[in-house]
Amino acid sequence: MAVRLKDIAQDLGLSVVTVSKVLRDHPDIGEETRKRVLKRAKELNYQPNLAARSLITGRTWTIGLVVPDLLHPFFAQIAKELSAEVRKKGYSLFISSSDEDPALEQQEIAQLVARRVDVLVIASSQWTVEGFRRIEEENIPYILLDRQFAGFESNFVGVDDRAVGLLATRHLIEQGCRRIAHVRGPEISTAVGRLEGYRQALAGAQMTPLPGHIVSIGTSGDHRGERGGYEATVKLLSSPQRPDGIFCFNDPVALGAMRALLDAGLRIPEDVAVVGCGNLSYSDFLRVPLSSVDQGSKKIGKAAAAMALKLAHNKTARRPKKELIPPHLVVRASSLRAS
Amino acid sequence: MAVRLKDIAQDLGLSVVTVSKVLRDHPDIGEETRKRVLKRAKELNYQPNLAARSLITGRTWTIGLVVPDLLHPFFAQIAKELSAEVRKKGYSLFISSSDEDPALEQQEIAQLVARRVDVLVIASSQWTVEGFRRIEEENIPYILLDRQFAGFESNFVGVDDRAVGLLATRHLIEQGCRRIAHVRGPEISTAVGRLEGYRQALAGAQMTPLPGHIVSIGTSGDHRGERGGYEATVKLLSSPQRPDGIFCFNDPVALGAMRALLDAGLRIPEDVAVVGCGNLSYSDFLRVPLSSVDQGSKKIGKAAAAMALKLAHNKTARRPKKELIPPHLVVRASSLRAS
DNA sequence: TTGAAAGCGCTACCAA
DNA sequence: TTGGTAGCGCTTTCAA
Repeated sequence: MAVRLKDIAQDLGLSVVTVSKVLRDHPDIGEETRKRVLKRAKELNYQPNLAARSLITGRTWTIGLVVPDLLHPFFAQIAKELSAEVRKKGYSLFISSSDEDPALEQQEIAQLVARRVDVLVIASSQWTVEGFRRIEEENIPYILLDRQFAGFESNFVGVDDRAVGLLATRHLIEQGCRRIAHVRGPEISTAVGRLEGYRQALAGAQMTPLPGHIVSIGTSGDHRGERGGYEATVKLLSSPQRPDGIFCFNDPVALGAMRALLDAGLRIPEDVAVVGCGNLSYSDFLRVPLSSVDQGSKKIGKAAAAMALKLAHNKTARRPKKELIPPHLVVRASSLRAS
Repeated sequence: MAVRLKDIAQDLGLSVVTVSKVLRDHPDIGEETRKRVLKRAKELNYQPNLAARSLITGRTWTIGLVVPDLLHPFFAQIAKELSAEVRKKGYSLFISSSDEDPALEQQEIAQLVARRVDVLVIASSQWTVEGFRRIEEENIPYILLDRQFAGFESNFVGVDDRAVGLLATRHLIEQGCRRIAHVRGPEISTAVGRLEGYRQALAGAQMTPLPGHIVSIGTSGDHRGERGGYEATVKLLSSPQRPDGIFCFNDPVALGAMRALLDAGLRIPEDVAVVGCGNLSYSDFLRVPLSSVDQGSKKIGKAAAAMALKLAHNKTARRPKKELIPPHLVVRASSLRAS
């Protein structure tokens, strides 16, 4: 059914090799021949069989992306950007969503490894780095996205999480908050980094977190996000010294926090100011528009694409490279106190 | 580097064919041999070279998905669901985002066709059906998603858009609205269907749209979504008979509409009730929680996956099949009037 | 139950 | 400048 090199070669009385060379812009081909081949190829709408090509070259011109949740705008944005960037260079992108399940993630990675993708980009939900060693064994270059692992050397692209915590907390301090709490995320690098930034900002202003002012959202799926933020904030409100500012691990958590505050009859930002992270769309349309630290997901996507393309071409392994994207703060009503 | 059938065969003193048969669960293989092969394959962590397999079988075990915008939660949800469902059957999903650009979409489709994906799933931004004929020429089965084309026979999975318009408009009528306007979308099947449903609901209540009560959002990228909704609503408000209910093409448009209403000093829903479509996340946290028609994107994803898998297996072309998912209304404050 | 031979469509290598 | 030969890793067919 499909047109092959052989068909073109026979039509033109040439060898398969010659046709192949023309179509790959090989230099030593006569001008006349080249034109005839190109013409016929276009007429027949020739498409090379990529499977056959891969079999020889060992390259598939595909890149694999694994994210915890494609529905999350942060990852969707990255996926979109990555797909667009690599497409320009002739790569196609496999995307899969692991649902924050480490076991499922492993399966997906295994499948992509079996497909011999040229590069793997992973926003991982793992607790250990065992799985990555497997990828290394297969000699497939990979990039960790967003989340990294302490003491583990690897290519990495993500936001500077410490800077996220710093930006958010300094802003709350500047707005006059004096009892700033933090609703932190689970034990992954992003949450740890943001917590560090929070502490550092407080220290810089000769402050320390008050007792009970660092609470964690639950770890079960249900308790993540909005509900986790709600429950954590209820806890915060029962602490002896009520916070007057809260930096939340991310925006869904911040939404939950705001709901808890409003339910408790408190005003935002007059009684308690709130800052989230992620800068999700429609933040402007919320009951109280939410201040948030933007992670620059577009930039992360572009940076990951550039790194992936580089890795795809340099087959020789080199030193892992880390790229930290600087975040920026978007101030809205939830933290803007009249000064 | 990678383990091949040959390696296992040599290790065990068997032929490549025998090993191949074991690993594909071929029946006529001795129990003893089978066990030895499976054991060794596991030890070596054997992964078949899918390119080689495709070369012979003509199947790639890949499916291609093209959407206008991966960032849109509706499409992200579908992509996520589709990826998860087909993965279970051993397929991987190529995803690309066309940015609502018909030319770009054509390029992406061409790339996926060149990769010989087994099935193509497309939420198209085209104005014509020319591009699809090309896919048919290549004998690749495809499914249109969300948007279809009048008078063009093809596989289709999407929401019942007429039902969307009916549900939303009937609800507004039940809430006591008597001057119901519609902010419609561009000239694609979804917008046309919703408009029809709107008209039908009004007709069913012996009502007709008042003059100037059907306005369209702009077509340029900038005017889509929120901004388009804002400007369209400003126009609506200047019409001689001010509407007391608005059914908006989708949720971003509805957000714009609500902003315009609030800016004009009107109350929602007391003065004007609003219903959108899409039921985007966080609708509950908006300044005025937005009533919206849910398109059942999860169901659409599952249905598309089921259809794609069926097409991948039935290589014989059959009659195109259309699958309409019934929508449902989620009522929130923006349309709930005290009765 | 096992395996030898052929070949999928293409590219790498080397000879003409 | 052109092309013959070999072979990528696998499956299909058919004979032993």
